[in-house]
Amino acid sequence: MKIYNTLTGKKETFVPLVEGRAGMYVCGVTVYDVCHIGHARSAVVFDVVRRYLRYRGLDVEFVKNFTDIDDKIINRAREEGASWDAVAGKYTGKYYEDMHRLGVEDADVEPRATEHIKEIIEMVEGLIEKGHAYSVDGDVYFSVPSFPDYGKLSGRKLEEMLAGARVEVDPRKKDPMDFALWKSSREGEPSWQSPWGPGRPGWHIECSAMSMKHLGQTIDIHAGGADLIFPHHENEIAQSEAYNGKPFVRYWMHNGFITVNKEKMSKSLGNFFTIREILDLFDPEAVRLFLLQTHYRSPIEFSNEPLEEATHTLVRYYQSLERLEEFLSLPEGKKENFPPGFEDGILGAQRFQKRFMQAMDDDFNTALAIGHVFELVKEMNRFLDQNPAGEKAREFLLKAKEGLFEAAGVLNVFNRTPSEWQRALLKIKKIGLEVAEIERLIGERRAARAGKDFKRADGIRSGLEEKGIALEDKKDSTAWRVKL
RNA sequence: GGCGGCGUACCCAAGUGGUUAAGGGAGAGGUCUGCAAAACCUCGAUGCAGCGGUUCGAAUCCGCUCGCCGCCUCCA
Repeated sequence: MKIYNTLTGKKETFVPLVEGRAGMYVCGVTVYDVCHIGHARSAVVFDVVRRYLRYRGLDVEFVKNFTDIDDKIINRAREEGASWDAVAGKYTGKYYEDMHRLGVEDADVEPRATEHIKEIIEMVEGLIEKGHAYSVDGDVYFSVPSFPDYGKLSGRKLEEMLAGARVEVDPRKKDPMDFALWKSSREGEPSWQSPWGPGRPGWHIECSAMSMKHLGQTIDIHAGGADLIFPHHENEIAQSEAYNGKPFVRYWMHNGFITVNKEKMSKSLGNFFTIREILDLFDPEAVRLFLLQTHYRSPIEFSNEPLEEATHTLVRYYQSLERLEEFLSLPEGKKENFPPGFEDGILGAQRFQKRFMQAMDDDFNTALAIGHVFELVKEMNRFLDQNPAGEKAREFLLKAKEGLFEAAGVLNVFNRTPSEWQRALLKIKKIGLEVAEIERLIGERRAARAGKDFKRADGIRSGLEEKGIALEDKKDSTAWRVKL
């Protein structure tokens, strides 16, 4: 398995620190507002990475933090007239709601910064002792020049960065690049007791302290959005390696951005879409498919159109799945008919599983993996067109379906039943009809058709059509589906 | 200014040295059907921003040009 490592800029074979296990830390969110689709991308992408590592037999310890104290939370609390912890609690709850709808699994450990004040203080004290940090008036700064490797992740040199220092430099810093490990609190701000007086942790230190506590001094994978490379992850490396004298992370993974009109989606530009407003219009599975149809390191341009396309894609998928299940549920026929030429295709000999793994082994190429899913779907349809029958054909398709569902479990897409999908569509398209009502009308129409009363049958059909339900007559049944 | 990335069919998108350049959406033809619709099947880039070079061979490596974007500041 190969993983693109930001640290080296290359795809590298993944060799875990301890055979058969993988420790993975993902930078979560700062809980001061609801999440947007960019947060969803990061969460979904690394959810798939985690699932795939597990699928490949690794025992994965997956840690994702919540930053529950920071300037933005304090400001938000002021705006909402609430306490900081009420704000953090509220948006943590909303995070879970959104992520659960998107099929993102909870992490094994979900540490909060404020639950690790003791560990953070210990680490800051250690850094001061080792001469990598210093305190000034209740603040503590990390001394960047004390860590010669600084810049190795983001690929820049200290001298180059000094020229780009655009922000006014705090005169109490010994070096403009130094960053805060501990911030003193003003009157009325949330604070914790420390050797330097009341204060709160700086942003970067929490990840170092929590990663070390829950996964050890050196971890296999550390992941997050590409905007965290500098300074956040660069600073984490400096703190952790200065403190432990050991490599902090073996593989750094970063996902690409969501863009709107080619520009990065961000709070400050105001061009962001929240997960909940998107899920009001589109099914979560379509959103997840949309996110996974592009490689995780490439940018994704956001708009409604590709989400509509992804919905169409799922319609096609579930229609084919329904067809497969109809065949499998038929009583076994006496005669055998195994259409020729299919054994060598992607349906046979676990070929699909192999291709799926090849794609995922190559730096989690979900886009290619999804392509293989549709190669399988297409060939399955072609196979079914040949009117197969008998035990051999049945076994053949069952195997293919097994492979499909293994992949579906990793992507957490394609693994509902066709009728679950239809009901979900009914809901998302806000069709004001119950399934039972639709089925009753289909029954009426069937009777009309049997009596050759096509006028009445067509009337029922067009009535349903106006409400957004299309009818499809099959050999000896009528199916309904939500019009798109 | 420094560093990095991207440009593949009408749209989205995989592919980064070697069989016919995946897959999805849209479109066209066909099958099915009481008529439909949907679905299914088939078709689709002799070419991968442009120009030059390396090579037996390049979308894939190198150079230049054009266009777009990101990071250097909180940010998934």
